[in-house]
Amino acid sequence: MHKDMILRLTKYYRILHKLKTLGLERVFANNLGDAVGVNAAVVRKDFSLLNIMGQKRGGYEIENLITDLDKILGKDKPQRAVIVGCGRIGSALMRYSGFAVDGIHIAAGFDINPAVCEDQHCPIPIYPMDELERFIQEEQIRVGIITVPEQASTEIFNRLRAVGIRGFLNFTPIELKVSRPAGTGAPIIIHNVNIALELEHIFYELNITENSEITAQLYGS
Amino acid sequence: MHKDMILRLTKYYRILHKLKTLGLERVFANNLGDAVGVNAAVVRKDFSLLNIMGQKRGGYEIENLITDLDKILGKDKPQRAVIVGCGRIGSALMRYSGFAVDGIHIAAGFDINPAVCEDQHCPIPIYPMDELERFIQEEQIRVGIITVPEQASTEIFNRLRAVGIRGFLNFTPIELKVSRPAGTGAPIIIHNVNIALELEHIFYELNITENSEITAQLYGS
DNA sequence: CCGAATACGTGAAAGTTATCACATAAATAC
DNA sequence: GTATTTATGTGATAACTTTCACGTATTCGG
Repeated sequence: MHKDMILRLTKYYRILHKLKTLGLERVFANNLGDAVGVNAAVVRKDFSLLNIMGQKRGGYEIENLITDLDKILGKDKPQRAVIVGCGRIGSALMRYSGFAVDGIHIAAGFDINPAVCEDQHCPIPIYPMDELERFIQEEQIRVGIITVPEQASTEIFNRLRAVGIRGFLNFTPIELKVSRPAGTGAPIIIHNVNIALELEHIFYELNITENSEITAQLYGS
Repeated sequence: MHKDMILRLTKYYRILHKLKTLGLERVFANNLGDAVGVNAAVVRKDFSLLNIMGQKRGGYEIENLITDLDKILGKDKPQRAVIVGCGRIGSALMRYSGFAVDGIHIAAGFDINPAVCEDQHCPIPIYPMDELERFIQEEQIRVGIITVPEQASTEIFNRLRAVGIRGFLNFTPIELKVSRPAGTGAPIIIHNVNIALELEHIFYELNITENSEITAQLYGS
């Protein structure tokens, strides 16, 4: 499947909501293309593949488009997740207000350190680690955010998998992955967010644009 | 150019350091491929394109490989960045210990709120916003991490650009981008990290594997 | 009611990236 | 010293994505 298409869909979705609040009713492939940074043909093709049809001249109706994307993106169901590891990053995510606007709800946080469980005015409960399995099963959570220290990552990953978590957002520098080949059993979705890696990437790109030796090597001698 | 190659290089680089600390001296394309999750041929081709040669049977010498990647990834120069916006996420990043091991140094943080500037035992100084330009110019910083609220993102982006920042790591949900076409003047590198988007992506993928209607639409009727 | 303009829908072409497969060199075994 | 094994190096191939380009339906003007 078109790997980046899902990402584009979520971006369209956001733009559409913003356009809607501005009072617009229709949107053209060119508008969405500009906003997301892709060619208009990509937008049309994306929708075409999803059997989303516009009007031959009037573009796409924002309201309908949002409804369709709601269904495709799974927004009609509750989108709940837990955060495991309430250190710096975990705590910051728990208090991040951006999730709510996207319909994502952090159901709870977990940490080995009971001190953080006593947290001041945090609206989301933080439980000790031994309640992890019970909570996830009772609440039927399927997505987990891993913000534990590096050395604990695979252990937490396995615990979460064992209790039915199937979607992972991993902030540890360890690249989590499933060993068995895709297609066997229920699929596991893992996204690794590695901030240091992103920064390195940026430094590299800056470096390459200034270093003609390397540039020559890469962009054709 | 091979878009994902840079990302792979940084991943190789990490693995290599870990293998080195374990006492290994050589590594095979298959090792790196397994660790990074790609085919061994990709690894060989990556190195081949960079004119990095191994031994015909003995694999690659880790020490040499690291040295080569050091140069290619720009690790021989100091990798310094500033953080603009010291809220939840910004503060968490400032105290993140993972940067140091990758040779990245956060030179300073900036915030409109003087209160956070009085921060307790934070090893990195936090300055008020009006010192932004002076500091960046004096210290010759070229990479900025934007962790301000959404509505301030483009303003900060422009200020940073004006003062010579050329690499951006953007954590606001606004997708920053340069208007003028690539190739004009010094290139600007922007990486957008959108955590909510990543989560949405996961929910979508989980959804699609359970929703046969949509699956059928996408994976061939 | 007809022609011009517009923007979608989509098959085909172009471009890009990953995979395969085999020649090649080095080390090991006998 | 020769045969065998191993893992690289790379041209060719395959798979995938994006872009192009043109047919088509719809709206608007007169």
